[in-house]
Amino acid sequence: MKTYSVVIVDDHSLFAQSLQGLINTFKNFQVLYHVKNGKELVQKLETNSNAPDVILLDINMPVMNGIETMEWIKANRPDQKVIVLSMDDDEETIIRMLRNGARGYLLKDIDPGIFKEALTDVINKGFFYSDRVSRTLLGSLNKGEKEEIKLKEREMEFLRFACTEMTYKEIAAKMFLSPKTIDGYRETLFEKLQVRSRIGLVLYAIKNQLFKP
Amino acid sequence: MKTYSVVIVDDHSLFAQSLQGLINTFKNFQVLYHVKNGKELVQKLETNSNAPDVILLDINMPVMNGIETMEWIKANRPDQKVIVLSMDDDEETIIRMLRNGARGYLLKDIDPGIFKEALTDVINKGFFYSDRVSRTLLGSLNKGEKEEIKLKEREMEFLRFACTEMTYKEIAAKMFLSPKTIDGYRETLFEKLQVRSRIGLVLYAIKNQLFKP
DNA sequence: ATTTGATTCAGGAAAAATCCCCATCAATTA
DNA sequence: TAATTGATGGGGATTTTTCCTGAATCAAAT
Repeated sequence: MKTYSVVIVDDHSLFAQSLQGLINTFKNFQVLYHVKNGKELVQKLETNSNAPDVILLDINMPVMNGIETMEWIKANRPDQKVIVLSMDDDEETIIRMLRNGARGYLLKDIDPGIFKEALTDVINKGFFYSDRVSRTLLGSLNKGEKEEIKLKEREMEFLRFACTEMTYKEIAAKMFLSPKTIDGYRETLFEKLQVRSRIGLVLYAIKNQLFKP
Repeated sequence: MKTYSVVIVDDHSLFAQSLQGLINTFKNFQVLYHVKNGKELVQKLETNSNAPDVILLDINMPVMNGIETMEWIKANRPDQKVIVLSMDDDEETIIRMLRNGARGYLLKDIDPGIFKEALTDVINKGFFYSDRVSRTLLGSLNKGEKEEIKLKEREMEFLRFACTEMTYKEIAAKMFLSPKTIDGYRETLFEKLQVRSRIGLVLYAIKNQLFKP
């Protein structure tokens, strides 16, 4: 029986190391190495010639997070099998990762038995969809494709300031702009993000990790 | 050499199970069981007569979180050795847990070697303070005791509504109160929480887990 | 050379949020 | 009984936010 190689990408080394131990108890799986973020993974993949059979990818990481990493993989190693291992099941993120080629999406509160099943399925069948992910997928089919929201650099900057107690006038001063320009950015973001108040901006920014409180 | 018993309280079963495996590789430690939240822990502690040597306690959990659990332990099992295992190092929380009798506070990104050291230290010396926690402690000494902020039930309710895109008028309708009363709650919370805008309320609520976006 | 897009800003007005001072009523406490 | 506290709400003013319409500038693209 062939032994499959696994790579873990997670900044929580205690978790990564523990998980490595767990995986190594699975007869036909073996952890090659684990890295703390996407950047380290890319370096490893670029220098090592032999690709792992599966990559376990966390989403919340410093330096280069799971989303960016998945985009890199899609562009540079499109056939690489990846299972996303995340804390939360934000629908947007699930869809995005799967669209970028992830073969499975697991929550960290998953049962270890299911976890092993997911590993095996991804190797043998090429994918594993948990009940929760399947439901999310079904749900999102009805809503149809949501075209991706792209924020410009300056808008992002404003958005981050909007997540503070500064008034718009103060933000304008900080950004060396007229209050009227700030008002323009606000209006644009309200439209793009489909919100109707500054509170909505803050909630969006936090939900999408554009700002950490 | 005596073998010490460990109990894990964490809702992420994959992590808990993995960690259990790691701990069981430590010669003189053995995981008794793991539970998914504080409520389950309390039940276990109340039915089992033999207390574990150390409890590893997560903070973010459904049903009964780490903070509530720590309060219960302080009240009912004051000598129980507890190590907090958390994702984030919010200063308030660290202080609060330590004041409630936690013997150590570890971040989940800790090195597994340090983790073992922490376990051993708590058993032998009664405590383990990582560099980061020590720094936090030192920092908070200067600031002196911060008297705890107590929010009333109705204020909490308002606070949660304030974390939505509803206007105050809409919130008033939802809570069957006059807009003026809402204005009063707002004023009170601004004072209590030391903020100067509704954005500040939202940030406070999220930082202190009173509201999950 | 014209169009397009991105960035910047204005005027004016309505709605919402913020601030300060005060009132009533019931329950609790000194 | 008197004082206090908690929950409720009002008047009135100022500041901030939100909304709508329009427009100048500059660089890049067609």
